[in-house]
Amino acid sequence: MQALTVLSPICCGPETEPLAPAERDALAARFKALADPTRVAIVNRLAAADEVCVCDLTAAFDLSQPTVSHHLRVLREAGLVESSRRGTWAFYRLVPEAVETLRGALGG
Amino acid sequence: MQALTVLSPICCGPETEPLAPAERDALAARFKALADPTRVAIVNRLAAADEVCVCDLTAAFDLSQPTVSHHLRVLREAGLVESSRRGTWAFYRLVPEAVETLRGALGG
DNA sequence: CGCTTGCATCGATCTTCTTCAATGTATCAT
DNA sequence: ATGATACATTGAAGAAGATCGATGCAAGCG
Repeated sequence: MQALTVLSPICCGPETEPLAPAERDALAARFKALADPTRVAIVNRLAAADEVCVCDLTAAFDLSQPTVSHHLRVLREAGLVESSRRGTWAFYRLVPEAVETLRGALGG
Repeated sequence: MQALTVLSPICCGPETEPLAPAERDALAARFKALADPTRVAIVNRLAAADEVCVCDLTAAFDLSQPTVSHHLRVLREAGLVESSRRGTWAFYRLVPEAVETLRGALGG
């Protein structure tokens, strides 16, 4: 999977191929993962700290622990974050390539 | 409205301010506008042609005309596209600054 | 003037999303 | 073992979204 550009290159005349359905769906799925204020905030915090304990997130967001856990799952399944457990705690971090894919789609 | 970065700058130590609620919501709202395959495809076509008649979109997407119109409204209200009527036809085009805002939020 | 065409809006239906309380599952401490 | 802590999962309720048919409203055409 590559060439997931929403914005087509400037160079290539009027007949650029429209986005293939699979790419279109993949892009929309990732944007959907960012289509919630809480998840945007989570990603923002991960970007600032590059590894964050779930306990810090549940403390930060005035939402129930299951709700935060749900948002983390959405981000995880979209490939935007990954997690690992160390002892009792779970730590989440960004997947920079995934974010870069989205960024690339917005600017070719 | 500026500094809508999800990804914080690399330079600034551990205590970067978390995203303000208003910015968080504004970003999520724009991502939400891209959180649908049809709308991704519409934006892609607008990027390739820089002005597209609604009639071409309804023809392209195997969806009812009201549905396409709905998606265009969502994109319009998110500020990602703008429209103008010439005669009977309505033409839509991208708002590049809005797209660039999102791109900026993903990469500082 | 009707009649058609292009697009928007309305109303309804069906699906998906957000959220929480309750529960489950580890891990650690006592 | 008992109890507490840190997360995840389940199940349910309400909100929001996607889609369509029907309708409205212009602009152009006969």
